[in-house]
Amino acid sequence: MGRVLVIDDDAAVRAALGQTLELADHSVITTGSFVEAKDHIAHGFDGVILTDVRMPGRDGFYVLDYVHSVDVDLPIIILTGEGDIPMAVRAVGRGAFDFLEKPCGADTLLPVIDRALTTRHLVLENRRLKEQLEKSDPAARLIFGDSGAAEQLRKQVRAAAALQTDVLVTGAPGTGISKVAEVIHMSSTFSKGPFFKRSADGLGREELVIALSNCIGGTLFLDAIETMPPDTQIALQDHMDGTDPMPRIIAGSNVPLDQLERDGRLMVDLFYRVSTVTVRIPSLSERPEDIPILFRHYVAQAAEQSGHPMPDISADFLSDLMARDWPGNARALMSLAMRFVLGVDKNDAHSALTMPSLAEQIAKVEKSILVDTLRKCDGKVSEAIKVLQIPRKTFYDKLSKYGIRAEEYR
Amino acid sequence: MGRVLVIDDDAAVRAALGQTLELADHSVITTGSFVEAKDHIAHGFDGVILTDVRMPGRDGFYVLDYVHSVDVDLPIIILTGEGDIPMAVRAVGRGAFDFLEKPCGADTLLPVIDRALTTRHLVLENRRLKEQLEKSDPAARLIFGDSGAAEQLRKQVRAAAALQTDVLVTGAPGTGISKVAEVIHMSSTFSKGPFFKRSADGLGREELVIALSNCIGGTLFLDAIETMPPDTQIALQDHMDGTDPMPRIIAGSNVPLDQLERDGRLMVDLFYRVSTVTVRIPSLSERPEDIPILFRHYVAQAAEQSGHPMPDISADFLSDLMARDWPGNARALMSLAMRFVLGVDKNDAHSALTMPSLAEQIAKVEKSILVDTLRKCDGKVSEAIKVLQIPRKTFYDKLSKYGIRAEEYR
DNA sequence: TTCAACTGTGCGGAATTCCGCACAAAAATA
DNA sequence: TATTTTTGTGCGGAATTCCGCACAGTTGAA
Repeated sequence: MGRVLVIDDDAAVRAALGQTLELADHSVITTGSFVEAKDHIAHGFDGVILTDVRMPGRDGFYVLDYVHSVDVDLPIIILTGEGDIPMAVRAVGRGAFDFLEKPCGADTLLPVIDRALTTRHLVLENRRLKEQLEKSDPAARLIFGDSGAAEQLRKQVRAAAALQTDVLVTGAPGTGISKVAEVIHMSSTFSKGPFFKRSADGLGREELVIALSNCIGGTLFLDAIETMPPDTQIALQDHMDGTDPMPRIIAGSNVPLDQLERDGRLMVDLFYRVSTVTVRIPSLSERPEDIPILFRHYVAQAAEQSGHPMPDISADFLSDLMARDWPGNARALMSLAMRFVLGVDKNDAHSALTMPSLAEQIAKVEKSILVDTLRKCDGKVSEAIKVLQIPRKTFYDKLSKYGIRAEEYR
Repeated sequence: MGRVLVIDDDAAVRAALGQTLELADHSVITTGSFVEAKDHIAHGFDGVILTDVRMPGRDGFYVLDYVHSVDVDLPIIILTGEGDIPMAVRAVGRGAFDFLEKPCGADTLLPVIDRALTTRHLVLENRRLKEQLEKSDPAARLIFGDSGAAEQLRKQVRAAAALQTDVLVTGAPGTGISKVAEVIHMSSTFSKGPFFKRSADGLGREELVIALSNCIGGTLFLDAIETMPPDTQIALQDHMDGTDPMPRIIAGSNVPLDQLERDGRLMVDLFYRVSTVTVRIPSLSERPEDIPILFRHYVAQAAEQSGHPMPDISADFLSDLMARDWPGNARALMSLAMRFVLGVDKNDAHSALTMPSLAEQIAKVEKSILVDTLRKCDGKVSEAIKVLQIPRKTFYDKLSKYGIRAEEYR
């Protein structure tokens, strides 16, 4: 029914408690000390802990503190001596779920255990549900990184998505402003409409109007918003003030928020309009611990794109990446990942004399394949041509070309 | 911090409890009787109930039973007389969250209230999370495929869900009629009620009546509707014509709509009744491009179910799946996915299907050689053709064949 | 600025490969 | 022993690849 970890140095007490709990269909683990119990205690432990408070060595309070360092929500029921109310109060104040006085019968023990188990199951279910929700969550799927900064970014993105307001996304060059804008779009109710991306630089009034009308019900992302021509800025404000249907506006800028306000290129009114909600993308320098995750992701991507096998990435290499400076942020990491996969190593240059020709290389490979296939098919041509998906005549033509005789493989 | 509804006929006790709770920053509602308290008690009540057990009129047990009829998870703490342990035990056995003995001070009252509130918050949060998960469009989450046919199906499902009418779902065997019916249910206002699934084959009148009464406010799904015995069909029509509350009826059939009408097994009147709205599930043959998505999904599912690691699925293999015939539709794909994960029947799955043809292998090698050479030559074609010992035109022909552009390597 | 080298490609003929067909022989199976 | 299946190959038309040529444009060096 539920799992209970019992910690008590008194063997008789352990036995009695164990029996009572097992008779109530609980799964019981009894241990004589913290040392013995420690290995059972993990984050997400699917049960509760019942521990004596007075024990030699590590007492109940130690257990309490330790357990909550592992999993802050894990319920711990403290066993105290009869009438030791001050001790019980201290324990509960310290985070114990409840307390019981020794000796205690089933009548008082079981309800407490049940309440604790119920709470535990609710906590674990709560965690699973949250995880499941996040999995169906574009921010979780598309914004990589385990750092606090990455998690903070995901939270900002979810908050921005949940609102109906316009959004300003800022970040250093290469941090992926455009991509974050798209994730906000995907996570929002606007995702039913289109996502339209335009650079604000040089954008004319008419182009703006066209863009706005093209994504009613969706999102218009305007990159480098501070480079938008002044008359287009005015036009945009007019549309925002107007009663015509409007898409959601997401503005992007490499200029930090505080500088953007003082910059002068972006009109103050428009600035306040689009920065109702802001999302700031951290630079890689703020979250170096995300570099390995990002790099692995880009390498996998590059390998898939180029048809290369996924190369191994040594821990030393990743450490060096973490230690390096990345002014180009994620984009620079992406470029490096591509070069890494393609095996850029200029010292490997070949002269024409040593390198076999293309035809020679191809012939060699083809011959190998034919021979391998014959071998695997025990010289049975009917089988071999099925495997290679090639007509019998063509197959024999090729064997002839390389001087291969199928009967030699029977 | 949390809401507490206090029920006690003794004004002095109410005042004392109220004060203690308010000093602990709880939001307190004090009432002198069940009658007074009743209007505060609703499903989803954001708090807990603290009630005396001995009260004139409706006692604590009545409150307990009533409250749990409204919201089974609402924690109730029972106040008993000093030393009235048997009463307390009865109360907890009856579903009370905990009990307290009168008089009780803050030291004992507050921890119990805190535990109860914590539990309550977890329950309510879990409910919200579940609702949120379910609200994120069941049709999108549960009907897989990117093809136009899949999108069309989702649209039909959403439309069917939005209406209050009965629905007929048709599709070839293995297309997942039952599942689509459930998605319609989940997406509709009927989702607050139960979803009940019955095969119409051999369904008696009495069984029908029981099924109907079991899901008032919900959905009754009747599979293979054309196999329903005639007298049961008549009974169903009677119920549909009647004034008794009815669930939504979703009928399922493997017989295409036009044939179903002419089939003769389904009475014409009933046919028209259930086919107010129809949803037709396309066969896999109509949407081969969804096969890879579906297969990957089933493989992931099978891997999770069987505790196996997620195996790689080659593009070639998926292409072959797309090219194949699937009389068994999604169910057949599901079966193959399981066998694929378990490594069963690898001969079927791997010899002819997964093995690339000779031409494919050769092409892949040739492409790699071209790309490697370009890279090593920094995109300098003159150099590359020297290395490969091949005429420029031939080289460009091959680049064209593989969609390679030399300038990308400079 | 001028010139040389390099790049990229359409055209079209030559060369090569693909591959079905038909036939005969060998091997395997009933 | 009879029959079926598999093997091996020449013929010849179709399909594809090879590749020189000529031309225009780009890039780099002087």
